[in-house]
Amino acid sequence: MPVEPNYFQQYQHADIEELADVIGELLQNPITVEDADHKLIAYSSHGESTDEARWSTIMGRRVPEKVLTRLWKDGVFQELLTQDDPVHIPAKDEIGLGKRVAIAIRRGSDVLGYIWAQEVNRPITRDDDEILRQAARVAVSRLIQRQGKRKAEEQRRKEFLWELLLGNHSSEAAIRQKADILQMQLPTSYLICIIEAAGARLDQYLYPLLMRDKLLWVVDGSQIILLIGLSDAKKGKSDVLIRKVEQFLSDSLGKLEAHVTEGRQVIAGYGRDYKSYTDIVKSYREALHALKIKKLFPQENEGVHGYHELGIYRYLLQLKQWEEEQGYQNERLEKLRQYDRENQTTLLTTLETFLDAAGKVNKTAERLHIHINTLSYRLRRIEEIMRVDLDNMNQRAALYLELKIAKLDGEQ
Amino acid sequence: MPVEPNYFQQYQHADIEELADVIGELLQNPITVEDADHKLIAYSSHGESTDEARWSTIMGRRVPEKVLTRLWKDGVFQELLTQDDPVHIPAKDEIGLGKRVAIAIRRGSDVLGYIWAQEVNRPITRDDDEILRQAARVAVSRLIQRQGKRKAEEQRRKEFLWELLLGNHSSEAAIRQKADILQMQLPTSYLICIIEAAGARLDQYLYPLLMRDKLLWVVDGSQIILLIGLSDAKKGKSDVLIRKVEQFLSDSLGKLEAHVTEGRQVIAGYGRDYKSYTDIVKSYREALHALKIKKLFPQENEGVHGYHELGIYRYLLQLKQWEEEQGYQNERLEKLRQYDRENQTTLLTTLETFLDAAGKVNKTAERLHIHINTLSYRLRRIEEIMRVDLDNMNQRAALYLELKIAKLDGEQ
DNA sequence: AGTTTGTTTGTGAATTTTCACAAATGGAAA
DNA sequence: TTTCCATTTGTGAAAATTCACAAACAAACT
Repeated sequence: MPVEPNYFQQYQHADIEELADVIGELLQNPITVEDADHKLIAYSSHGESTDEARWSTIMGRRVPEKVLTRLWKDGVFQELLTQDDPVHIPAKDEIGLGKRVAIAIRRGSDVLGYIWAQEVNRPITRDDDEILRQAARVAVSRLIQRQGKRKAEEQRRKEFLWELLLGNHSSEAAIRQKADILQMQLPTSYLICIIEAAGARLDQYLYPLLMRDKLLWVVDGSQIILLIGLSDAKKGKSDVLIRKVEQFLSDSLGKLEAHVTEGRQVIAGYGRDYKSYTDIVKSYREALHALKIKKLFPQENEGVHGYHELGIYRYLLQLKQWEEEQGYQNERLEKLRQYDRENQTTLLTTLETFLDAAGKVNKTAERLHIHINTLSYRLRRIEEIMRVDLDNMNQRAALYLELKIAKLDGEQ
Repeated sequence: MPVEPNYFQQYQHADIEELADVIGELLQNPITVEDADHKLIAYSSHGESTDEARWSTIMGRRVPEKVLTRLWKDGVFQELLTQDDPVHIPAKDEIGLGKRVAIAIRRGSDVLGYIWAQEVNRPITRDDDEILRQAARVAVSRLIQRQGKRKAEEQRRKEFLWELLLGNHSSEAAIRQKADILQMQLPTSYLICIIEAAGARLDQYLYPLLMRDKLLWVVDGSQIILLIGLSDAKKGKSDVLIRKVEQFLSDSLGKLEAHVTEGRQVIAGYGRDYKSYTDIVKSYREALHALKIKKLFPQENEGVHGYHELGIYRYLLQLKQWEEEQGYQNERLEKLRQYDRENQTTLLTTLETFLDAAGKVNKTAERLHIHINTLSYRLRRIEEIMRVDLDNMNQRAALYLELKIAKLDGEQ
């Protein structure tokens, strides 16, 4: 095994800009160094020829969003995050990205940043990999300091998010000021999303996704609380944001369910979207409410995450509490339950299925595996026993509510 | 004009029993004197021959219920109450009532009682009317004393009812004790019913009915509050009581609507039935709630009086208040309203009609006077604009609630 | 054992719903 | 003016619903 030369012997203490130049000279190609958040740290100065992606990165002091999105989608970052060796990336003309090689700068399992070498003057071969490996090692100490700052900053941001979630700030102006101080650009439209998975290291599994979408988040016990927003206030605002959240959830839930212990459930809920940052408390409470409801009515709200989709379930807890305060007890339902007990029938289930099926006899009979005439007989019976008129929307809706409220007591 | 003799000259100070005997002798027929509540006061003692009605009255110290009901139904009391002359009543064999003549004992417009002369030994002719007229006049002073007592007693009973309505008594035992003192027999199962008619003398118009059903009642502004009960605890308790109330309401509302100024509304509501008298507050509040809802949603609750029939309307006020506390505003409905405004359409009305018709397209199209395909097109449009699925019961019920809640704001 | 009662399933016909497709209408934009 | 678009109405066929009526069945009662 040939002993590789130590390319950076004399640059152990060089500053990061100088390092970029040295790598650039060794590879005879333009170099870019970024931190974990894809912010530009340094770049080689022989800027003869380059591609649009690098140019944009330098001008914007950060890798353009569309490039990042594409690279996440193509799995490039996933590779970079999981292996120590350089990754060779083919050109992606649609996003102005020329052929290049990249390597993660890492300490232990933490990724501190990346070195990018554009392949423009000469091809970069497997022989050059060692140069990049060594460069990444040398860069570590340079980034650790940054990393320290970044961590502290992130910590402050998370504390800020908590303050917002708990409604500590009452003035919109104060919030914007503090965000400025923390160098955060708050989205113009946002909402709060919560994912809960008992016994899973949520932040760990979701890290790639969180990074990809630049989300602000905090972990609270078995929940991870996310602030998801849109910066450009488009016309169809609400819809776009909600599509983004649903996309994010479908990505994350898929990922999490693979990791979580069998039987353990992963659930997610999100609040409504707001523009004012004093309303963040609302969105958070709504997300919590959605989560609560999803635990109480898992089947009924399968595939539903948004508070705005809860329908009547949004009211249930409130109504139940009210009924209890009033000492109200539902005689009609009790009558039916009693009939079921005394006659070994299942009229209550029949009624619930019928209501759930929005009054479609066909669907109901199918779900209950009974003849349609049996169903019609049972429904007539139910109307007699409870003295209700199932053709009357008021009564039907009221029954539906009462039934679901009753389920809250576990009376079933 | 011949001067009529003064038949009772020498009996001006006779006691009421003696008076009955004197009238009996003058008419040569059995006489009964009752107070306004049809309780027996006196009867002539020559009890040779009589009919079942009189016999039962004497034995029970009160006119039997079935006789009273029949006489009210036949309009006999209505006649007695409105005229000074004796009323000649044909025999009503089904209730054991022989032919007789009656006259009201009145002071001014107040009816203090009645004198009944059964027509058994000899016919009573128009010539005898003057005897009865004079007898009634003489009886007045005898009854006034009674009347005074009765009024005071009634006053105390009304105060007691108010105490019950306001929940001043917390112990069931205390209530029963007080009822005993006031010589009231509380029904075992009861409810509170309220009738409201602005600008009508409720107690006056309803007096016959109130008397007929021996109800306990108080007047509060334009409302009359009634305690309606059943003494014998039957099996189908609730149903029987409710039928009784509905019967009473159909009687009274019919009567009132004839009297009330055109355009003025007469509305009625009643609470649920209870057994414990500490729950009277509940039934009263429920009746008030029903009344309130009927004012807010007159069409929707046409023909509905009972709190138990309110369906979702029972929840609306509470939910509205909650929504306001939460600062929730319904975007979906607003979207549809906006669409209607911008395009001169009536999708909101279409939606409401559809929901009110419990999703029956046929009925909906008919009510809206549109082609069924027009309806189906509009519904598709509504689903697109609001992003709802009208086949989903949760969403349908939620929409229904939201729609009715929105109507509370008069946004329409 | 026979009878009653409540429940389930079957048959058949009238009616309603659903869906796809086409034509007519009327207002707004080009 | 034409063209486009949303809306309304029409036609027709398949599917679903409603209703009346009857047969089969099991459990409870006499």
